[in-house]
Amino acid sequence: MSQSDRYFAKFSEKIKFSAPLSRKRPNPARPWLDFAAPSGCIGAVKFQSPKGQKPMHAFRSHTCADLTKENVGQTVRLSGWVHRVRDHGGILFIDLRDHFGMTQVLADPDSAAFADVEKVRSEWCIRIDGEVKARDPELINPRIPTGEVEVFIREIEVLGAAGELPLMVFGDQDYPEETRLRYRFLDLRREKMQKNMKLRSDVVRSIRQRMWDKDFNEFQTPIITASSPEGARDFLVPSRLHPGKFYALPQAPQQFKQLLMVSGFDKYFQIAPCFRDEDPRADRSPTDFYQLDLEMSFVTQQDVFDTIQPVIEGVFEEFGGGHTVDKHWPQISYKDAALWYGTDKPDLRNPIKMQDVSEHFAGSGFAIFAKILEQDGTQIRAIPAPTGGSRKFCDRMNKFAQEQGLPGMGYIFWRKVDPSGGGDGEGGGYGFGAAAANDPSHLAALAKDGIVYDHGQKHFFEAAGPLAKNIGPERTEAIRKQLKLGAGDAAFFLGGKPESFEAVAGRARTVIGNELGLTEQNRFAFAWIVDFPMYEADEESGKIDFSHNPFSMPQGGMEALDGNPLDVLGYQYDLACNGYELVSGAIRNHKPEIMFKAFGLAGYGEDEVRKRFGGMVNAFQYGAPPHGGCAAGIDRIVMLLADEANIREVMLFPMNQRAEDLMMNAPSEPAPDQLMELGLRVIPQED
RNA sequence: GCGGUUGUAGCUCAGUUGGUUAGAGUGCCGGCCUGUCACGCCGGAGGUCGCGGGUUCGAGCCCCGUCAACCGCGCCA
Repeated sequence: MSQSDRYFAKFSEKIKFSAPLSRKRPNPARPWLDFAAPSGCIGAVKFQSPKGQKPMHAFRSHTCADLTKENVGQTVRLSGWVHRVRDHGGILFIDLRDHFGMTQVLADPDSAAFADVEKVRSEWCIRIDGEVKARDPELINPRIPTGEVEVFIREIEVLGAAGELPLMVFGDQDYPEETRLRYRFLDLRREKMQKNMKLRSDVVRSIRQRMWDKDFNEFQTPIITASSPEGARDFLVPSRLHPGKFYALPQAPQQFKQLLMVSGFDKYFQIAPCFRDEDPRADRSPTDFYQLDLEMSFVTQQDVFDTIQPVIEGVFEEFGGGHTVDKHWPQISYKDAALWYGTDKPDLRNPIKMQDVSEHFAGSGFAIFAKILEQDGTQIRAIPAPTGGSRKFCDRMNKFAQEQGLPGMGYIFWRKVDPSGGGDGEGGGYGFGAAAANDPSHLAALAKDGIVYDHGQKHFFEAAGPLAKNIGPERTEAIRKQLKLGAGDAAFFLGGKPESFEAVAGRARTVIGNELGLTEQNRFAFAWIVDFPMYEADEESGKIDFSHNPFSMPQGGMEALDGNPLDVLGYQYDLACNGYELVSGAIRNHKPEIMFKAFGLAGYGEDEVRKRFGGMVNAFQYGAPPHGGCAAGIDRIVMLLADEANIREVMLFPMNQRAEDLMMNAPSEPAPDQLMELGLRVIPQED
C-alpha cells in the first residue's frame, strides 16, 4: 500500500457519503450515465463513454456558470447547491448554484428523475445529469449569464441533504451576527460573502505580485515565539517541555524582520498573521489578523513611502470599484493631525479643519473659556461647520458631545437677516428681534456691531448662539473671519487641555462632515502621519513610556535623547485612509547604544533590554544595517475595498465581540490530562 | 471594567394609553398548479414575548435586577 493509498483509505473511512436518492436504472440511450460515483470514492472517477465522447467526470462536466447557447444539445453533468426551487406541479425549476454562477435546471414528469427532484430543498448539494436546451426567446433570463439555456434533468444524485436552515443563502435578508457566525459555513455561501472573500484572495494575490515585482523576498517567520513586553497583551502558549514557561504568539513579526535585515536579505515581506489579546472594535479583530509586513535595508523614511505607495495605490486602483484614488499623499505631522483633525488617522475626504481660536476667548465675556485659558497648556479650538447653521443641528451636535462625555460644545451660527424683519429673536444671539428691526437706527446698529455683508451681497447676517452673546460682536466677527464662514454656517467650540477633548472633537468633526454631506464619497484619501513623539507621560503617575514603537530611531539620534523626552520625535509613521489606520511603520533604531539610552528614558535598564530583546540587541552588535519598514492591515484594506464598515465581513471565520468562536466552540476548557501534562492548574473564578 | 442600542414564531419584524385568543412576511409540513426565475393559490403546525423579581384587577408594554448580541470608551508599541 502506497502512502497516498493509505491516506485515501483513512480519509474515506471518515467521510460519510449520503446515499443517492435516485435508483440507477439502466438507460440504453446513454449507458455512461448509469455509472455514478461509488459511495466513498474520492476524487475523479472516469466513466465509460460512448465512442468518440470524452469520459464524464464524477461530479461535473461544467460549472454552473459555463453553459451557453454553444452547449445546446449536449449532455452535461452539474454539481452545486439548490439555490431556489419553483415547483409548478407539472414542471419544476431549480436554480443550481456553485461558486461560479447559477444555472436553471428543470424536470417534468417525462423525466425518470422527477419524483426525486421533487424531494430536494434549498441548500441541498446535488449532482444532476441532463441535456442542455435553448430557452424560447421570451423565456430568456437576461439577469444571469447562463440565462439563454436550461438543463433538463435526466438523473439526480443527492450529494448532501440539508435540514431546516437557520439562515437563508438565497436573498439578501439580514441575520443576527451571532447566527451568521455560528453557521458561518452557510453565511459564507451567500453572494456577498463569496464576493468579499474572492476579493480578499484577489487582493492578496495582487499584493504578493507587486511585492515580488519589487524584488522583495517572501519569508515565513515563527508563529510560536517569545513574549515581548511592549504593546498589546500577548497570547501565551504553555511549554510542555519546560513546565512553568510559556511561548507567545507574535503580535507581529517585528523582531524577526529586523533580524532578517541584519542577516543581509535586504528586502523582506510576508502576509503575516498577528496575534493580539485586545478588546475588539468594528475595525479590529479580537484575536488575530493579517498584515502585509515588510522591511528594507539602507533606506530612509521617504524610501519606504516611495516603495509602499505604489503598492497600496495600485491595489486600490485595481480593486477600488471606480472610486477615485488620491495620487498625492500629504505628509502631516502628528501634532498638526491632532490639531486639525483630532486624530492620528484623519479622514481627508472630510474638508473640515479645526483651528486654534484661543486668542478670541482670552479675557472675553464667556467666563468658562476665559477661565480655562488662564491655566497652562489650554486651548480653545473651533470646528467649522459650513452649512450647519441651524439651531436644530447645533443642538444635536452639542448633545453628541455630551454623550461622548464632555460638558458640551459651545456654538455660534450665522444666519441671514432681513434688515426690515430682523431675526427670529430666539435666545442667546446678539441679533435683532422684530422690535429692534422696526427701529430706524437698526441698520446703523447692524453696522456698528460689526455685522457685515455676505460676499458683497447686501444681505446682513447675524450670529446666534449663547457664545456670540457672551463674547460680543467684535470677537464673534473675528472668529467668523478666521474660520472663513458665512451665513448659514456654524462653528463649534471646545476648550481645555487638548488631550482632554481632542478625541471627541475628532469624532464630532466626522459626524459633522457626514451629517452635512461635506465628506466626499467614492474616494480613497490617503495621508502619511509623520513625526510621532517617541514618548508620552502617563496621565496619573507622570511616568515616561514609549508612545509608539520602542524600536524606532529617534530623530536627531543620540543627542536628541539628552533633552526633554517628551520633545523627542521618532522616524515613525502611519498611513491613514478614509479615517482608518492602514499602515504603521518606522525607521528602526539599529544602534545598540542609542537603543539602550532610548529604553533607559522609559525606565528599562540595559539588563532588562538584553533580557527582553536579547536576540535582536545581540545581533545589532555584529554589523546591523540601517533599516526600516512598515506593516499594512490586510483586513482593513479589503474592508475599505469591499465598502464594509465591519472587519468581520471580510474575514472567513472571525471571533465575536467576546473573542469566542461559536462555530468551533473556542475557547474551551482543556481536558485535565492536558493541564497535567503542561504542569498547569486553573484558578477557579469567583462568582 | 464602563456607557449606548437591541432582545416577540426557525429567520426578519409589527404589536396603539397597560385591557378579549400576541400578528404579518418568509421558511417548514400537507394539498393544487406545465414556463417560473422573489412563481402563484388553499390549508396546517410553530410562542417560557431573553431570564428573574416588582407595581397593577390585569404587563409583550411600566419599574428594578440580570443575561446575551452589537456599537463605542478604557485598551490597541
